[in-house]
Amino acid sequence: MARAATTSDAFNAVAEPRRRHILNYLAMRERSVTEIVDAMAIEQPSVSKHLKVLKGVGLVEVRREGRKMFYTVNANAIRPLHEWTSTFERLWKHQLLRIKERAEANDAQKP
Amino acid sequence: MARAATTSDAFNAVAEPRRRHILNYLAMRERSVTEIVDAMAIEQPSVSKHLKVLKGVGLVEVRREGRKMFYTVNANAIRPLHEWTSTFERLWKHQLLRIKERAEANDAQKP
DNA sequence: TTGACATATTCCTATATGGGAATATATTAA
DNA sequence: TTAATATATTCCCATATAGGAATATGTCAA
Repeated sequence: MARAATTSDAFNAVAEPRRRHILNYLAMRERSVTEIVDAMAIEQPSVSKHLKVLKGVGLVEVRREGRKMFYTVNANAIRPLHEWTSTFERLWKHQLLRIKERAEANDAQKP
Repeated sequence: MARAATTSDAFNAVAEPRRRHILNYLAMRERSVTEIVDAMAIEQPSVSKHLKVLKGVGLVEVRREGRKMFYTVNANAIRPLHEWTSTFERLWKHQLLRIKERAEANDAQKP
């Protein structure tokens, strides 16, 4: 079996850094394809392809206005990723605490 | 150009659902490869390959004990994903608020 | 040393990219 | 209608899978 399709879910879709950049850019506000192309250093066909992937997993939504297409982030589609990573928050906080404790123990030893 | 390697960063590594399952399982505590194989419904060679990818991006660490290898999550490597998704938190909260407001406005109209 | 156990690696293959180039489609303006 | 603008799609190709099967490596026990 090959790797899962980029359109299979949000996890696969945001694995591509350019798609994350596009989402970051759209986080400010709605943007047309041309604006995205100008902001990133990517060719227009590539941008359209990335937008298609993002749309496929519901990470963006589109609105037409004349010949322009305006894309917006659908933040809700990012929540599953946020929630999955949150399950490890307790762990890294605990790990940081242990590192801090070790550092303080060292400081106490050699004044 | 092809898709970025699964070992290029944590984003690509966790795009694969079985690797997320492994990380979830390791979140409880350290586990040997055999324990992981028994817990998931995956063949041992596949598990070893997934662990290699996870190790490649620093998402897990290994410790040998006799012929067993014990893997642990390195939660810190998940933080970049958490932080990236957090930049959209404001957006989905805002979107939820608007949905709620609309619902309340509807309720007020038809008693 | 030999065998058993635990884990990793290699080889194979179908599949899905992402970029570049060229082209198609849609919409507005003249 | 025709030209121009805005966006999407298609074709081509090098590359990287993920799983299955077989095998290799490493470690302990007898």
